[in-house]
Amino acid sequence: MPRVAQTKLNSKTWIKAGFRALVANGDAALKAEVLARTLKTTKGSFYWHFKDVPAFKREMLRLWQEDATKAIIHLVNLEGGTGAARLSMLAGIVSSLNADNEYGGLKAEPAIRNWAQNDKLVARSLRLVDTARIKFVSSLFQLQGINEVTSRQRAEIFYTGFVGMQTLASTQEFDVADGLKRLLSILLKN
Amino acid sequence: MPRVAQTKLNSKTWIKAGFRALVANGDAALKAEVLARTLKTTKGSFYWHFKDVPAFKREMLRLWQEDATKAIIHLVNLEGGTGAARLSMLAGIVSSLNADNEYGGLKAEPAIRNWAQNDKLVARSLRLVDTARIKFVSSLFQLQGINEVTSRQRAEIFYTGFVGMQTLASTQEFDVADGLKRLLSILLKN
DNA sequence: AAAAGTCAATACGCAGGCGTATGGTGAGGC
DNA sequence: GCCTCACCATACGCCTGCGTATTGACTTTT
Repeated sequence: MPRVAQTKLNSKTWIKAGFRALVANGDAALKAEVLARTLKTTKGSFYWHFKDVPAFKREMLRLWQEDATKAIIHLVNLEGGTGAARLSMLAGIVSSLNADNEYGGLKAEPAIRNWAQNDKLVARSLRLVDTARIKFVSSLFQLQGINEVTSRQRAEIFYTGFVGMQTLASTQEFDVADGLKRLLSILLKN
Repeated sequence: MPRVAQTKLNSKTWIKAGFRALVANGDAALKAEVLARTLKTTKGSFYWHFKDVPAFKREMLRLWQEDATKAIIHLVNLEGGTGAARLSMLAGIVSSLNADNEYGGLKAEPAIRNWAQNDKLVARSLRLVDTARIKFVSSLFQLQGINEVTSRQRAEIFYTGFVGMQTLASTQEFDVADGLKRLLSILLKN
């Protein structure tokens, strides 16, 4: 039986608030009392759901990593076509994915990258995600008939371009989708 | 008459310690008492040289921005040649510039980019620096005979690639110079 | 209905950072 | 030889965040 309103919180509520805070104010905003204020409640609830702040952060990270990995798998399953077709699809999709899903979505990535600078665990997760994505992009270039070494190199260029564009877009006007499409067309010109 | 050793500190000493802390531990480490500890002194000195912590940060930022701009001008003056020659020189130089000059040098850039996420003023400075650099790179493409619009687009790709590579290099192995050279050769293939 | 379980509110002690105020020290100027 | 001034040390009160403990309220179990 659904409740009239959200009377009781659960750990997910806190996690989501965590991502919102992370995106808005960086990892320095990941504090029990601050989050409690935004949820119009008190720390009592926080410490019920989580052992302590580090545990809360670990949980956020775990969910994000899972999500970021799942997103890749999903992209693998986008309806087939040549490597080129899939790549351009990817370029188009990627920026519109900025919509915030459960856990921040792509919009959270710059913030996560920031966070990684101050936290080894985050850095580790991010590294795994980046590596997996580059590998995936590389496989698409190979599907296009490009040899393995070259594919890998182009995937790195594509992905670092993506990261850079994403970064610039966070401090100034920048059309990521547009930039990615241009970059891709250059990378596919044989 | 030169002192035997650095008995007294000056504001520059604090600023440099600030950049070291920023690079090592992010902007959260920019605290008077923490810095004092690393300099084996006390807050008394800090508050003598700076009105308060925000003023200290503003000063750091001012110096960085000046330095980052000066670095561009310096690059303009590297011995001439075609646009292509200058660009490849730039690609090579840029990563070796990671040497820490007065105020952190390029090594500080990821940390500054982080910082910008949490501070509007920093974001503003960074935006100016980024814009100026893209403009400069664009001018080099034009020197190569490429039209203005295309030059601008390629400059954006080149620079965002640079930023992305710089970012990835901070959490995993990545050869920025190598990547930039590859990217450049693709961008110059007509 | 009573008991047990789930979640939140309140109050506490602790730590660390901020900024101030006030006093101390050592190196030139006089 | 002392005075001044630039600079640093110490001590204080404040605020914010951490984590705990205790109590209270609402829910489910029995």
